[in-house]
Amino acid sequence: MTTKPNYTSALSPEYALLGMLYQQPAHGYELHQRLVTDLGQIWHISLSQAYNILNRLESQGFITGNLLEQKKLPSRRQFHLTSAGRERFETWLQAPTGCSVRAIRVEFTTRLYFAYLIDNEQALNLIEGQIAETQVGIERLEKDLDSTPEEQTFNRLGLELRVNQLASILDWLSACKRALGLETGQTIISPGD
Amino acid sequence: MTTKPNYTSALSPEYALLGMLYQQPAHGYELHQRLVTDLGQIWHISLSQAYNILNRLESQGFITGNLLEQKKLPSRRQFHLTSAGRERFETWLQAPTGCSVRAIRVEFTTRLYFAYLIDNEQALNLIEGQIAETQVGIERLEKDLDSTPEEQTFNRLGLELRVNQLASILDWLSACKRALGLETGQTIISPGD
DNA sequence: ATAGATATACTCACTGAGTGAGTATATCTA
DNA sequence: TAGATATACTCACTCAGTGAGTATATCTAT
Repeated sequence: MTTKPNYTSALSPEYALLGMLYQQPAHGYELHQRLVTDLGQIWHISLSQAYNILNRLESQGFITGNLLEQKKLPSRRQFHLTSAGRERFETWLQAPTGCSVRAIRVEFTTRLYFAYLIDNEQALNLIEGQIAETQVGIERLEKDLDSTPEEQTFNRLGLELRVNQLASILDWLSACKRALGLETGQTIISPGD
Repeated sequence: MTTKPNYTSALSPEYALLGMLYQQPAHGYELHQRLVTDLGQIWHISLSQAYNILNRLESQGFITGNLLEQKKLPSRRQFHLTSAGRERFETWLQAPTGCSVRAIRVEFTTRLYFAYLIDNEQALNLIEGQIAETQVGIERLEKDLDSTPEEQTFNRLGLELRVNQLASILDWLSACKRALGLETGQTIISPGD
């Protein structure tokens, strides 16, 4: 009966903001700054957009803010997660990332960022899971490609591009393991290297 | 003094719709269908979204619609381009595509679709131009990567992924030439193949 | 024969993405 | 001491995208 689909897929930096508040309470300006410095290459978000999201999250009951007066500078609203917000973030962190290029670049990377803050094990699981998901995604696209007639040149080209992209994501996922020092030792390393 | 930035970058299938009307007048339902059949792997658009865009294009003066009565089925609005709309489409078709993964997958492919309908020469130019653009894009990202400190692991990972993606786009652009039969003969083809 | 699915052809009302300008004060810099 | 930059937001807007609703006609299987 619920009209609200209760999304767990990330539309916007919503979960990134929740995640930062999961670590510690903060105010809007500060959250925006952290987003820019830590994940600026992943999310390109304006200050007002950050406030938009925070306002929505508050009206949805995932965060609450209390006003802190400051002597000189304008007073600021310190936000913290409600229990609903904490649950929402935790659920999202476990959820699988959809198999689109953008979802992986943006949402998966964000998930990885927070998982890695929590512990290495979880980060590794996330990567392994995504590798499996991506392989499935490639197979599905290849099946689509097979069933798309030759005449539909541009649909075929679109599909081919996405296959290429997912293949290069597989490489990148391995690179992620290396970059985060999460090698499982199952890969063969040439002794000369 | 103009407040309106007069976008030439595609936000939405707006230009795809303009392009189809550039070929011949049509009504909304039909345009949506053509979009699904011809470019369904590129644009995923609902019927109401198509109407949203058509309504906006009309209110902006790029298209006009006149009501056609039908005996049995509901009457429909036949849209056609105004001269402003024709100009808008032509300008867009010539414009360079931004160097983001999504822009190339979606906007470039759409441009290529229409350019190819017009003539092969134009399609080839488009591809060559995009190859050059993409190479520039890769270099820019690599420079960004160089100037991103080691500690910013996730920003670096984000950039690395984008470099990978653009590299695989280069391969794909060559594949486009082949798929459309636009080989320049400058590539070396092994006689055995 | 008729009930139900599917196709034609839209409209409406909504939430959410994203921007740009505006407000007000404090500190740093040339 | 004038102007740029940083802190900390608010407001009002346009566009993206969805889902349900409307109304009729034709096809399909029992």
